[in-house]
Amino acid sequence: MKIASFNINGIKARLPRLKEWLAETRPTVACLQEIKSQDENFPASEFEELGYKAIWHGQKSFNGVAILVDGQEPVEVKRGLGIDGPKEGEGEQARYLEADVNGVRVVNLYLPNGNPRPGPKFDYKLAWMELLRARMRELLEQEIPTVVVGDFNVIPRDNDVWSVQAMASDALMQPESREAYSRILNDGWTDALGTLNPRGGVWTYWDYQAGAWQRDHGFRIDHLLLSPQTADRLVAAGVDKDHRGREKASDHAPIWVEIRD
DNA sequence: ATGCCTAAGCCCCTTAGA
Repeated sequence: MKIASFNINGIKARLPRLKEWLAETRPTVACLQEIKSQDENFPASEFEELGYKAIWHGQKSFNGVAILVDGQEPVEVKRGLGIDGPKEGEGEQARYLEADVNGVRVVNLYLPNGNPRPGPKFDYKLAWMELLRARMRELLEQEIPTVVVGDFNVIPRDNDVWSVQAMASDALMQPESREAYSRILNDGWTDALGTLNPRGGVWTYWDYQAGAWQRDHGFRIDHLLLSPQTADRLVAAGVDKDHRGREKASDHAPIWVEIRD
C-alpha cells in the first residue's frame, strides 16, 4: 500500500490541484494537512467521485487534517492529543487524526510551527511534541504496524535545508525542536525519507517568496515515520516534487511511502 | 532590518504561515 502526506495549504484553493494529484498518483491513503476549512465545508463528494472515502477534523481559517482512503472507509481511532492552543481560551487546534486502514494504523499530524521564538508558540510546539511522543510510544508498545505522517515543522539535519545560515534562528531547526524529534525517532521509529537519503538535499517545502522554488531554496519538514513492523515492509519513499512547480500549487510537495502488503 | 508570497475571513486590510 502507498501512504501519502500532503500539506495542501487550503482545501478550497487547492481542490483542482489536489484532485489532479490523487488521479495521477492514486495513493491508497492520502493524509492532508492545513485544509483550513470547517467541517461542514469539507468537499467529501469531490473525493467520492474519485473513489476515496474520508474522515476529517476541520477548523475555521487555519490548521485542519483529513485522511482519504481509496475504496474504503477509514476507521477513526483518535482525534486530537488533548492540548489547548497557545492563545487564551481558544481550545484545541485541529492537528491530529488517527485511523486504521487494512491493518495499518495511520497517524496524520500537523505539528505547530513554533515561530516566533522564544514565546508561547514555541513553548506550545515543544509541549505538543512531548504529547505526540507519549502517544507514539503507546503505539510502539502495542506493536501495531503504524505509519506516522505529516507536516512536522522540524528540519532534522543540517543537510535537510538549502541554507543553515538562512534558517538558523527559525523554530524549525532550533536544537530544542531537533532534540524533541530525535527523542521520538530514538524510541524506535524510522524516518523513511531521511534514511533513504542520508546525504540530504531532499526538500518537501519551498517558500512562495523570494523565488525560493526557482532557486531550489527548500527544506525537509514533512516526514514519514515507520514503526518497526512497517519499516520491515518498506519498499520505497519519495517526493512528488513536480507538483510544487504547477500553477496554484501548495508551498509543500506531496510525499509518499510504499510498504509491502 | 524588512519584504519577498499566499490563503482565509474580520474580505481591500489583518492574521498566519514557515
